[in-house]
Amino acid sequence: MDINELPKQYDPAASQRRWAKFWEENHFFESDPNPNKKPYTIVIPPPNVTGALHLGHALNDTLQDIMIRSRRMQGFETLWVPGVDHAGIATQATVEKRLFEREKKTRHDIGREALVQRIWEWKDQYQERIIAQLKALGCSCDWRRTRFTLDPVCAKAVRHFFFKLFSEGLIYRGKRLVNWDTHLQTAVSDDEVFHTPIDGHFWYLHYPVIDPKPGEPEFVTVATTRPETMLGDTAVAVHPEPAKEFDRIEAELRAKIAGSSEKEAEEAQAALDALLKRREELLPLLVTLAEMAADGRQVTLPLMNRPIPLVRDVWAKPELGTGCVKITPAHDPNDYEVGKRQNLPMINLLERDGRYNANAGKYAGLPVKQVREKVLADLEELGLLVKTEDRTIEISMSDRSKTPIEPFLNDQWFIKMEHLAQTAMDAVEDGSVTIHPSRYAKGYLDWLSEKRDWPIGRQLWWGHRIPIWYCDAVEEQELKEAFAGREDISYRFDSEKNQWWICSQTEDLKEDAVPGHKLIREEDVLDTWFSSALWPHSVLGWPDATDAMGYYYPTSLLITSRDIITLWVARMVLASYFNTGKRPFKDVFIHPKILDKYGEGMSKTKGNGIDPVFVIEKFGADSLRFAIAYLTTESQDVRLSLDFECPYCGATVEQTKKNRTLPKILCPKCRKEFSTQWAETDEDKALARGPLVGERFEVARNFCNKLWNASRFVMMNLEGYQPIKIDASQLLLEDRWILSRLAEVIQAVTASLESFRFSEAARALYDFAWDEFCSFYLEMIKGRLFDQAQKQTAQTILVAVLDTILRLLHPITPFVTEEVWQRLKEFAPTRGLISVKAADAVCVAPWPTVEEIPFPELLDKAYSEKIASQFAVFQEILRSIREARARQNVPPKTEIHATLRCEERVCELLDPMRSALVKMAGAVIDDMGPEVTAPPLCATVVSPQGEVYVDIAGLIDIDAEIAKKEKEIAKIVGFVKSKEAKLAGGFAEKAPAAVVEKERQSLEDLKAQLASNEEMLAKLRRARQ
RNA sequence: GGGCAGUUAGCUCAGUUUGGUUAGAGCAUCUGGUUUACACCCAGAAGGUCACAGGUUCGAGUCCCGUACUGCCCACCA
Repeated sequence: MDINELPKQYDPAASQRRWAKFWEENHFFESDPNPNKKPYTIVIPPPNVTGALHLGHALNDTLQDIMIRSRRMQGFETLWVPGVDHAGIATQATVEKRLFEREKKTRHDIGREALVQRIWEWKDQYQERIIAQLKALGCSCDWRRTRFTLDPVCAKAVRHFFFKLFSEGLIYRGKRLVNWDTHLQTAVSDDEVFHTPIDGHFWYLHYPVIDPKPGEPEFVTVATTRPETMLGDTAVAVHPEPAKEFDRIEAELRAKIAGSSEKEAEEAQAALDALLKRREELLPLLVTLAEMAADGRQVTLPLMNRPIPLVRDVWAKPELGTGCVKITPAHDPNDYEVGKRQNLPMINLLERDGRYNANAGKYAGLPVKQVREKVLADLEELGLLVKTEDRTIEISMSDRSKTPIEPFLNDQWFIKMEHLAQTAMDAVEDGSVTIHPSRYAKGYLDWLSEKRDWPIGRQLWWGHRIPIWYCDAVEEQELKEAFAGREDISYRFDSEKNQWWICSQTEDLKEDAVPGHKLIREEDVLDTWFSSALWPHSVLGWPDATDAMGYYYPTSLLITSRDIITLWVARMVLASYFNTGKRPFKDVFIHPKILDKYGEGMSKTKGNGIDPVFVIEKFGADSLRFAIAYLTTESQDVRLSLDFECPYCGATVEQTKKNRTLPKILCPKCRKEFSTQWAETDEDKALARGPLVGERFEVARNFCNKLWNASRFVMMNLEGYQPIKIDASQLLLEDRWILSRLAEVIQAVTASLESFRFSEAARALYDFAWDEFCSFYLEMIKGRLFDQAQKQTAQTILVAVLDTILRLLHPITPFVTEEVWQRLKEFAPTRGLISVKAADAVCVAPWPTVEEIPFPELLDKAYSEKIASQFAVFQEILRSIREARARQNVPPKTEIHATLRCEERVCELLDPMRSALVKMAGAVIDDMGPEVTAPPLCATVVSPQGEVYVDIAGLIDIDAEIAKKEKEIAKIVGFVKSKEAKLAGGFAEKAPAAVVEKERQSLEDLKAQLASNEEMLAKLRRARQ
């Protein structure tokens, strides 16, 4: 191959095709247990099959791939298990919505089987697309092991987990208030409920006290925003100790007034005044009511004419409403809790279609809205509606149907969390599982410490069905006989419904499994997180004792986003301990979120989710990956500003909240339409697509291109390459410098990745490759490459350094590095091994096998610091000359002459580097040394390293030079003053001696620089006259 | 209401763990460049009271207290 045919611009698309194929064909990412290696395992957080991946996923997956690839290169047996999640609610909702949009049918129209069938089709389509996206990103997963959460292996794990929980008595059935969508007749999750303020009312109702005694009120007044629910009231609550409660709130407010800002204190004061007034007016009544409640007294529930008790409960806040609160356990979450505490009956008023049922008496059959009107009218007539206030209230609306949500009491399966939650807390507290960054551990622990039981049923058709069968009117003996000897069957009696629950571990039970009885299977499916909780061990084959479980489990690392720490991470930990007795993973890294230019998170509904494939098409996968790594810091979310680029005229079209969801956009400049990622119709798709552009991707692409060209340069200069052994004595300063810097970078990058500081790793590599390797080393070595006598040394070092850079970068930018590395291998089948252990051991020696070549070892810190400071002298002088040139507008081709006043040690350093100064600054150094004096007219730069006099008498712009000097002097004077002041104060006495000495020295240097500058300025002024 | 972040150059962000020379980068801007690796480039310049107010300290972007604003999470709203 002719190296000169390589294009000047790196072509990511060709590389991606070539190497993705190469990797796959060579099975590089496939992993099997290997006793000779240590395992390193990651399971992917399975993306929902709801839709395609967006940049948030790309971030998650890129970070995992960086870890996996770097561990693989370090010699671990690495396994990254890919897969997707069935995402019950979200996926079913998506498919249902589409079904309705396209065919105007609901799920009830087509039935369970047909709907599930359609969801499977959807899943197949998106799983394929997601896997393709992951591959496009360069993810090095073992694709043979791709899993879906409804796969048979996962289903088996789910059944075993459930069975174990059931057998140990950790599963029970209870009641739970769900968000009922009366329009869709389904429960919806909290996430699918949104709150909206409406103009509502606050109605005050009188409930007559039964047989009031002297001094007691005739009525108890309650206030409500939902009067119709009074039909289901089973108590009225009053605070057990209203006086104490008032005291407590008063104390709180007083503390607040004392300890906060003026504005807040004012508000608190107003609240306190109101409270005190209220206390005066209301306390006697509340005390009386509390006593009546303690006495077991009752009130009559109007309209229903039912006696209901007065109860004492802390839920009744003396400072709110009337101080008394009506309790409707079946239709309000808080009242439900009160009902449980107080052992109250729970009267369900609602039918699934949103009408009131027989429990509502004469209001049965009416929808909620009409019940309210009628109830209010009837109460009014009875004189029991005493007051109506206008009030803005928040109501819950279903996101899917945009109709009001009714809280609805439903049967629900739960897992007891007391013990399970504790195991998950212990794991993090004792360090078995470490969460990074550590601040996220708090939320995890707080959430688990509530130990709230986990409701695991969902009223859906898409998911793992709960493996419970009901059997009515059966004797225990019959069950014993039917399931004799069956260890995979467990049953329990439910006294509430007077039926048996039968749980089966593996097979589905037939209707007639118990002779003479009909088994009915539970309709509900399990919460998606139930199967997700098992993901790490289920994908490796649990409950079977597979080789994979034995070798890869527990896994090494989980990388995920912060919003599912509780829902997912915590549950994986507790499920893993419960099922396997082991932690699921050692480390958890919580990554930042990708935000758009408005600081909003990316989501499907907002339409700001960008398909990574579109970025890859424009910039290449490596650019996307590098940009992501570069931006992934510990504390910041990643803000990515993207805009459209018109495919016709190249104009940038700003992405706005308005146009970001459009299938096509009109370019304001050339007035032509282009399509976007949302294009669906054939007509839209036929338009040229406007790529998304963003500064961060451009930076990353430029970096990839820089690397490409630096590599191209190296390869273009490998004629006659034959690595030789070079020992320390043959190395020049720049060689020692680049080698020691390289060793430092290896250390820094390795350490950064160990602690998940991706940005740090990417920055270290970017800066090193661009600023040090390209801008300095490549420029400096050019002369030697063209000199036959020095060529081999130069080539040996160059190849060794480039090879190491490529390998360091490979986890982040796998395609371009593979592309270059494979080519480099052709030119340089043998590499030099760099050893930089210590000053006298710095050498480069041939190493026979390219594949096995290790990273250079770390070197002595003091040595590398010395080299760095020596090289800095050169850099400073070079910069000074360039600055003088630029200031004086000397044309680049004009060679200049300069002299240099500096100490002997600086001369020694610089003497061998004269040619570099010619090459890099176009400057010939005529003389250097401590005694050198400035020519009569010159451009000068003074630095701590020495004074550079650029002899340009013929070209000099005296005014520019004077202006520069004046500015320089003003700056130095400022520093000198501040340092003198510092040294005159307490600093000299109290600061450590070394620091003081450093300051003194620095002051001396500044003074000397000042003197030189002033002298030069004077000279210039004389010259002008 | 509770919790967690963030606020540094026109823009997007590093730097805060462990206080110590003149606070860094990229983009944008300005000046000059087709030096055969790279114009997706090279050289140079300009640009910052480190949100505000206090405190600790010889010394604060960095530590402590408070305020404001922004974002996220959790809880709740008869």
